[in-house]
Amino acid sequence: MSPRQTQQRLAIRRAFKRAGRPLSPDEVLDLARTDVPGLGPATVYRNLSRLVEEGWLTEVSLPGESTRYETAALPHHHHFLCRGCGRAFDVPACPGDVEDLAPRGFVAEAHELVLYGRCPGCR
Amino acid sequence: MSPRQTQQRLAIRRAFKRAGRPLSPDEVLDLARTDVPGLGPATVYRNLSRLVEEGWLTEVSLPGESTRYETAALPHHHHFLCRGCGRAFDVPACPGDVEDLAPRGFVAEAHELVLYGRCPGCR
DNA sequence: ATATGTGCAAACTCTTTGCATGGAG
DNA sequence: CTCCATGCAAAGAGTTTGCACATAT
Repeated sequence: MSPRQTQQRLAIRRAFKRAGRPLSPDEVLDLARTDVPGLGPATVYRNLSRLVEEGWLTEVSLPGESTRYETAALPHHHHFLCRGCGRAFDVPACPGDVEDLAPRGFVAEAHELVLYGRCPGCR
Repeated sequence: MSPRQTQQRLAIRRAFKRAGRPLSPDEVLDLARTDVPGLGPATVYRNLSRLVEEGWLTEVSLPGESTRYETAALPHHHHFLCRGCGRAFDVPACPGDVEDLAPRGFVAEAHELVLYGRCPGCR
C-alpha cells in the first residue's frame, strides 16, 4: 500500500523542493496551487501528515508560530525566522553543549535554537 | 484609567506569583479558579493581554506549544519544556554569541533557546 | 453614579474528520 | 474494475469579541 502518485501529492513535494526552506501548510497550499489550482487545504494537511510518517518531511516547530515542515534527511541544524516577511530559513550550525545548561535535577534530551531578525530580502 | 483591582485580576496575578514558572492560559485558569471559582476563560485572556501591555507579564513562546506567560523583569534566560508533564521552567543561563551563527546576509536581532527533557518530578 | 470589568455565547481561525465522487493502479 | 485520495462541508480546539449586567472607584 505505497501511496498513489496523485497530481496533488506531486505538487506538494515539488513545492518543498523548489522552496528549499521550511514551509507552513498555508505556504504549501499557495505554492502547490500553481500546479493544481483546485487543491484544497484538507488535502495539504493529509499529505503533510502522511509525508512525515513516511519520513520524507519533518516537523519544524518555531516559537509562537504554527508548525512548518521541511524535507527530512538534513543534518542537525537550527532555524532563522525573519521578522520582515515571516518566512523561516535553515541555519546550518549549532553552538554545541547547550544541553549542559539545564538546571540541576533536570535532564535535557534535545534542544531547539531559533534566531530572529532580517533575511537578506528584508534588510 | 489604571486598571481596577478586581478579584479576578488579583487571582490571576497570584497564580503567577505562586507558580514561579511560565503558565499557559489554561494553567492560569485552573490556578486562579481556586480563588475565584466562577472565573471564565475570556477574562483570563483579557487580563493576560492587559498585563503584557502594562509590562507586568511577558509572552513565552515555545516551539509547537501555545503561548505561555511569565512575570516580567527577569534577566535574559531560556526555557525548559518537560516531556513528562508538559510544564515549562526557566533556565537561568545562555550559551552566548549564538546570534553569530546566522548565515551570511542574515541579521539576527534576538534568539530563543529551548531545552526538552525531564523535570525533577518526572524522572 | 459612572464606567470599566466580567460572564456568557457567538464569531473566528486553524486543523481534522465524514462522506460521496474521482482517478490511480 | 477497485479502492485509495480528493474536495467539500461540518466538526473540533483555542482564542477573540459583542453585549447586558455586576462592581470597583
